[in-house]
Amino acid sequence: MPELPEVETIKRELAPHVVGRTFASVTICDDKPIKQPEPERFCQNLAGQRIDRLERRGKYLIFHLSSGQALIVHLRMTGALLLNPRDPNHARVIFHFDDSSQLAFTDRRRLGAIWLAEDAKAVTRKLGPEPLEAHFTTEILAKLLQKRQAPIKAVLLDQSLIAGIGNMYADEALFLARIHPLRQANSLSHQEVQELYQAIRQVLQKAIDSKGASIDTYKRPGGATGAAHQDFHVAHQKGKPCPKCFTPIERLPIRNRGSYFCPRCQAI
DNA sequence: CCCGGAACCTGAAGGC
DNA sequence: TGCCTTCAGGTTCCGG
Repeated sequence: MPELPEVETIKRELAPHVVGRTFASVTICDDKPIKQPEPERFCQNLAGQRIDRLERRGKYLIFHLSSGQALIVHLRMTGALLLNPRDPNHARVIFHFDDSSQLAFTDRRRLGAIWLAEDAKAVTRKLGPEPLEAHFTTEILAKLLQKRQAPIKAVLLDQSLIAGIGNMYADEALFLARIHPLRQANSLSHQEVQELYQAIRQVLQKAIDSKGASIDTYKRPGGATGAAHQDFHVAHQKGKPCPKCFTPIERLPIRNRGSYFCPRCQAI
């Protein structure tokens, strides 16, 4: 499932192929992902626009266009952006460029979303800080957690507090920081907050270096998988021995999401 | 505002 | 073999 490292990988690998290119036309096979404007206007507005720059904000991918408008894509669970695929499975929208190359938005479960907006902030304004940027500090994380009584796992998934962390990397960060996912966010000691801060940054950066985790349907624009899931300690590892203490990894539903953790390294 | 649960969605996987 | 149920989790909405 595309989280920050996956979307960052897609941005980096897509940019050299699409920046500077102009949309010739757009084929909408399924209206559902097109959130704004109406599908007809969506296609009309996009045609003739050049892509100036790509940006990632949280799990959103933003195409900055020559008109000043922004094309914004959220892949949700099973979305993918594939360059010139041979036979795209579950193709929902196909972007045709002026040099006859194509970018296909595919999405098995149809939860993904696409906007064409005057300003990307209209879509992304509720997001919290970028966890890998310099202005995200231990102190900022501490302040966010201070006010929250919810389980730390649920808090890490709240995009309005920190942008880009999803289920897999929340579990990995909590394991590295040795914090039980059900701990109340405001109960963490300063030491624990510091370790969690380091763990979040380390887990996300390492996953970007490995080009994302191919759990389920995640694919890079060229169709290749990522390798980050090979480094997972607990995420999706139920029953396997903890890499540190060999205790079997457990799975616990928190807010309807599977939380994987080591009951010994992450004692409550 | 904060918190938790349901809904959206569909293919894969597992039980009987 | 085949039908049925359950599960996956990113976001949004709703009720307490």
